[in-house]
Amino acid sequence: MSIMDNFKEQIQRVIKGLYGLDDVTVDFASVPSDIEGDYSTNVAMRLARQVGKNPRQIAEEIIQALEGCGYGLTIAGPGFINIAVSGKALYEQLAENWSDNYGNNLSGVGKIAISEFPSTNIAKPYSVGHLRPGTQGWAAKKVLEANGWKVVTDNHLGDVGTPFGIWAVGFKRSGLDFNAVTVYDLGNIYIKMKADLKAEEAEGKHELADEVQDWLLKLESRDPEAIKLSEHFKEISLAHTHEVMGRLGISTDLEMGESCFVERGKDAVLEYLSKGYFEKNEDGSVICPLDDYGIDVPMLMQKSNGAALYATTDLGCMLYRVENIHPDKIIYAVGAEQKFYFEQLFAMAKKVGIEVDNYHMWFGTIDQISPEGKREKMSSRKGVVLMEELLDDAEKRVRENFGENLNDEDIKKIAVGAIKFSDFVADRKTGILYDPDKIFALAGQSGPFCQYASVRLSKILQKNADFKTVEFADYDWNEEKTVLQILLKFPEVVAGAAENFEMHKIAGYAFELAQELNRYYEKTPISSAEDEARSARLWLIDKADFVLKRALDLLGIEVPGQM
RNA sequence: GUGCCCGUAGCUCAGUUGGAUAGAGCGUCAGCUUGCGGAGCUGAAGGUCGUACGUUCGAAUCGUAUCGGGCAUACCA
Repeated sequence: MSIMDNFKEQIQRVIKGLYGLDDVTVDFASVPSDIEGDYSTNVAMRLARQVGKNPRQIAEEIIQALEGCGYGLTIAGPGFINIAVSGKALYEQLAENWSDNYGNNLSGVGKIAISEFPSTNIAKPYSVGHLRPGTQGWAAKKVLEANGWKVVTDNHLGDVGTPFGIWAVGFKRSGLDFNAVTVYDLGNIYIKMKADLKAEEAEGKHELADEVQDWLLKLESRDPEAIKLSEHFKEISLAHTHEVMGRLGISTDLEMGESCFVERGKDAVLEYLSKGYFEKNEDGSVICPLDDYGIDVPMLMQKSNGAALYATTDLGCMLYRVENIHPDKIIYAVGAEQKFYFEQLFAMAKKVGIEVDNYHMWFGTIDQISPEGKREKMSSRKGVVLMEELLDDAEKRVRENFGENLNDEDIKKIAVGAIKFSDFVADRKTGILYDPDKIFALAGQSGPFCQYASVRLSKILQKNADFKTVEFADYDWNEEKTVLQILLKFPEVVAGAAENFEMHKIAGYAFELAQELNRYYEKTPISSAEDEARSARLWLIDKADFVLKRALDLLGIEVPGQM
């Protein structure tokens, strides 16, 4: 039990004795830097109404009752009780709690989660639009694992439906060489075809649209040329997806695209139709009414022509997962635009009796500043930034700023660290402004800042590797109090982040720790300290290095060897 | 129309069972410089927390209203 847990119980006992109240919540917060004390609790103020006395008087009574508890207690402000803890007590607690798995916990042992990301579309280049699903989905996996879960990751590829027809027609018309066509060609073909189809529709014609449908039928009837094209497009895109994900340092265990679940989904629709969960409309479409779940828009489960759609494959996919992977939780890393869709999907799943905790881990849009100076959502119409361009640009900037003395591997780690950290620094629900100068920031609240602090720690440890540690039982740890307090918080941060996947709390923690360490070794000598202090401080640096690297690792950020 | 998200410093963002003088980073200004690695550190300026009421000893936080922005609202995904 930690010292603060212990103290919390003492306070609760005193409150029961004084006022006869059971199980009063007692929380501790840190104290503003210019006020005496290390931790504080507002319990006296919160009791004021119930007890009918003013907060300072209650604080007074509690402190008197705690006489001799061993902590320095003071009353401040409107009635805060501030607790001063010795640096040595903080050290003892950290030493006691320390292990090779410091920060991890076992709360999720025996549970299985599926993290679905980045769910890229076949035959479209990887754009920054899939940055957030990728980085957040990956971090969700890491965080759950730190909490003891087993996590299966799955790239739910968008590989079904009309787009194939569009590419087939567009490719035929483009005159491009079958063997030389790239994913970028396919991306351009798609954009051009969409525009052409729209123009054609405006003129009231449908020649091109018919041609697209013909290719879809050809594919369904296993026409050799259609199959050859389809497989080739898929091969090209997957190679591209793997390349980009590799550069981002993310990967998935499975790559089960929507096409895997068309049959399973359609069968399920029939089954639930016969069981009365779903209803058939006159036009042949199938819906799932959700009024009982507070949603007045029914979910469309099958098109009027009998074809599958997103809801159909997602249903099939969920059933497949429940039957084969037995997850307790499924996390969908998909943007905020689809919140309503997922509410429907989860309600539908409940209605038909699928038992799994579905979680839509949504995030805000990526915005950009328009030529007119307005902030707006980035869209393909206005020009999407490709992930590879973003990575190339980041690496170029890192190379320019750090000179040529870094190897390629380290440059890549810094570039990816900068990009990822900028995604995690704000709450995922907040929209991100695509501002290259901010994303590639190498100073301040940034990935490279944290990486740099970690590199410095490692260097200090390396330089003192041959130092023979001496006994430091009498060291006072006064200069290390703040660092110790931050290190002691780490397990809570890891546990807290798993609850609602609030990765910005981990990023904030990593930054706070890195900044405090910079301050610490700015003013506190380590290598040149006398033996006892030197031993103690090296012990602390070693622990801090471990925690900082671990925090960054949860975000999928690696620390380079040099900076 | 209805539902959801958002509005905090010049800019980008933190800030929950309601608590101390509302915090960071960037930018600006002023310092530290032969260091255990200065891509760092110290300090300053910068805020009626969209607005108005309400609840409370106490509101950025809770409630009501209102203004402004974004997203969604069954045959796309």
